[in-house]
Amino acid sequence: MSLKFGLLGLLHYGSMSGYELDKIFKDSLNFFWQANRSQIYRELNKMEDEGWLTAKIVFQTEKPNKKLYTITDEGRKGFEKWLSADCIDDALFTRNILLLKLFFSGDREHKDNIKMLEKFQERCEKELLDIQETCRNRCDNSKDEIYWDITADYGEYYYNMCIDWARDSINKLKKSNIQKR
Amino acid sequence: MSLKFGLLGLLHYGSMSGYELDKIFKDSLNFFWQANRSQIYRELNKMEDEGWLTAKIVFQTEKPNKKLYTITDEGRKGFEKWLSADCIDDALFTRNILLLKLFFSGDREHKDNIKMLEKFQERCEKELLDIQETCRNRCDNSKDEIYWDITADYGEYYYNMCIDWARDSINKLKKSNIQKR
DNA sequence: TGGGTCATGTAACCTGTTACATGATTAG
DNA sequence: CTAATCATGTAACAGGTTACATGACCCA
Repeated sequence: MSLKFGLLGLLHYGSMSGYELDKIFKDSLNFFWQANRSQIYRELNKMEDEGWLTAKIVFQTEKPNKKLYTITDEGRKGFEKWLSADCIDDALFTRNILLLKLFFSGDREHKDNIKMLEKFQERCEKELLDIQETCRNRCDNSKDEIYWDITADYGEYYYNMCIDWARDSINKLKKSNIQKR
Repeated sequence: MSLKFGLLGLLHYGSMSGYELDKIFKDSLNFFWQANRSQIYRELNKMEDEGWLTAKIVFQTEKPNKKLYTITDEGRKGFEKWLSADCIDDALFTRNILLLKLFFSGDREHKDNIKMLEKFQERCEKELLDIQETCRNRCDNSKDEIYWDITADYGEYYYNMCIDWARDSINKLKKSNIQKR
């Protein structure tokens, strides 16, 4: 349901084709929402049917023709309704495959699980740098900026938390190894 | 793909019906993995077809009959293979509807967005208490305990992080309100 | 005596992922 | 010259959600 609104939000900035939407989506929203092209095209078709978007075919010579989508008034209305709707319950549901595995890892050797956690920690450190370097450059001084900032903050808080947790968990496991001797 | 292994993991502890699995799932894994009954039944049927589970119908008088599932050697093998497979890439993908909304909230009034964040913060505080009270009681002194503990830790770290982030974001927004005058 | 919950499940639908198709252009 | 990438999309399948079905028992 939310992909739809992610697309509408981007089309708010200007008319785009599915392909262009896909790229911008990956550049700006990918940290907290992922979508692939097929899904984007399907949603666009659906929204066109519903009258939330209008499409205009743009003929191109060097590239395949493209369908340029524009948001309608109805689309804008729907988008704003979504924005102001309550979403706290949905916001709390997340799936975390690493935790799922760890929960069932009692029969595996501590050292293998420690390795997994170390790998996770390293990866989070890398992602943290990534956010700090790339997301912080999208300064445009508009009313949007403070909100983009807040979402980037979340990324930093999140990865820092993951790094702390991984480090502390590794230590817990190592300590319990020593006690077993 | 992972629900399958969540179910196998639980069936590791003993044979169960779909209904029982659903309840245990909700009690133990729900924080980091959600599934609903229909999906559970479908996965169970599929795994039976694949030979990862065997089923035995148990006749009951006061309740509807149930299908009791037991994990096979093949199921165990598949489960262990999954456990040791790398999952770091998957672990980093999460969808967060609150961030998606905030990203597009520049046109809304600050005070409405602040309200949303306050609501989120309160909810996280409640969830945090919940984890501290319920998850910490599942002490069984087995080799599994330390891993259950680590997953509960994650919950605490996570909600604490969310609370910090919400508080700081609210302050950021309030400060920028003052500057606008 | 009517609505909730226990206990079991199925069917239909919506969302997300993977694989494929096409034709041009660029890099090695 | 071959492989990757750009630029557009479609089709098929797998995973997740919502709604419904059934019959007992319990509570007010």
